[in-house]
Amino acid sequence: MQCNCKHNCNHHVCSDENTSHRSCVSSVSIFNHLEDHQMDEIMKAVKSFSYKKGEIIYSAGDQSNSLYIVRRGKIRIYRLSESGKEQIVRILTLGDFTGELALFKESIHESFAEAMEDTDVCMITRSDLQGFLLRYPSISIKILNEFSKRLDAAEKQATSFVTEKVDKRIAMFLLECMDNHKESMEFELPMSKKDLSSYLGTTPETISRKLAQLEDAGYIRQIASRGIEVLDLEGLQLI
Amino acid sequence: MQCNCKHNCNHHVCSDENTSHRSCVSSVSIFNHLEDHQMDEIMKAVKSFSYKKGEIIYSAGDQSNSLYIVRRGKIRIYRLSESGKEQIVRILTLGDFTGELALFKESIHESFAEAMEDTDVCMITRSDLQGFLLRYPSISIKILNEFSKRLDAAEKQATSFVTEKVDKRIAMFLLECMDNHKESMEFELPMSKKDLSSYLGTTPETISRKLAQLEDAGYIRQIASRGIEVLDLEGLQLI
DNA sequence: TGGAAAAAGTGATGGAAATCACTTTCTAAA
DNA sequence: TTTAGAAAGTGATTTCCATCACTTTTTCCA
Repeated sequence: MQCNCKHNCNHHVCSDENTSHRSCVSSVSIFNHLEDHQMDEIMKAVKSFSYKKGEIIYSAGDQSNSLYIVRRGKIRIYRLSESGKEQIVRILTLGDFTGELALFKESIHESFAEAMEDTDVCMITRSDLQGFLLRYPSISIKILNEFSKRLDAAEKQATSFVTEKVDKRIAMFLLECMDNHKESMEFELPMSKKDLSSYLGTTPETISRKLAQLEDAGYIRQIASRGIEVLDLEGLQLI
Repeated sequence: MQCNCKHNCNHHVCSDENTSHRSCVSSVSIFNHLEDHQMDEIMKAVKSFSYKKGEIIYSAGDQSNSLYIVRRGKIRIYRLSESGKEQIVRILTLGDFTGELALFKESIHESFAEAMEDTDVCMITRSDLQGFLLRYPSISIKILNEFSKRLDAAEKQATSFVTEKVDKRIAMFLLECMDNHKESMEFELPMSKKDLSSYLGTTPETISRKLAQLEDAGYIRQIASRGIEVLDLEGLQLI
């Protein structure tokens, strides 16, 4: 079913209405605290789109007019520096949202969003969202909350880029992964090592070498391409 | 006049009531769009404090319970990395505010705030602020706006740390200063070179050398300790 | 206003990691 | 299943900049 949106969207397709919109609205922290009838109202404003792996959802410089919520798949958010180098800012998965920077600011995207696999997103336009924010102040507070976390993460990352060596940044990243995949000593890297190198502000070669080094030193074991088993948690924390 | 607050505040002093509170509320972008009677209401919730140069306003790990607005002076916000190195995140001047990260998040400060000179701040407690946010949704939208800018700045900075060399980062910083002090080719650095080195993720020695290098190459001229005259704008942009 | 402390400047040195060049392994699409 | 093309691994080399050690200048406050 082709969608009936105005803009060029031969590449994305509106999906089966209500069930999907409901899942979007009710699965995301900024809306799921609302009353049912309020969520229903928001659902009506939501449109769905699908992107194939590799497709660009928006580019820096694009006019921004929507909030995007990930319903399925993964999105890579990255920036290009003045000198043209790519840097991955974050990876969005189920329930994460983006587009908001430009929604409140000058309405021009500063970053790129690319589907890392086949991905479904829900969209709410800027004007619809602004209406909801004024009507339901608690949504703003939820978004403020989310922004705070992100701001903290961004500042923390910036600080680590200039104050920690690559080994330490990698160790910190691995420990963070552990926290998310609680209990188990094993997990899968959430992105390719190439992407990881960009995310951590280094190069693929260095990631290769440093991971091998951590393995040699007995801190971790690499399993297949993306698997990591942590053998010495305390050790990692002390790097 | 000593203030009557509960916490240890022998070092700060409540200042002369109404006029100062008014200036705080009406000078800051997140409130100054409100109706007069709404601002009056907020003013009642505002308390003022003064800090002497060098005093710490809050530390990482402190419980956060207030929004701070700068009414006079300058505040240096910095973080300590895991390995204990200091990194300056931003400098607050008249009308800027801080404390908000912790206000919406876990209520623990992640950074340090230090008065760079004798500084007056206005404070609003978390609970008062939350009330205003629910009552006047437009305040949230203003803060969202501010957060967006900061988030963009933080991500941009993080990206530049890992994708640009020090020369480039310095050049970018100088150009940014130019933008703020529009029209003139001369301006004062907003912080010491030591602080600048921390802000740009490098060392004082490197800042010294690179600035000297930019001067030798004819891009700029250094005037006294903090003055910079830009001689070749286009050149700087191409570094 | 003099003097101590902090900031800034400068030279020499070392080291972490980028870069380059190439091989090997993986992956996904025909 | 085959096979191009991407990702990952590895060694050699280079480069940028942190670090160390010291001098000079500035700041500020007793």
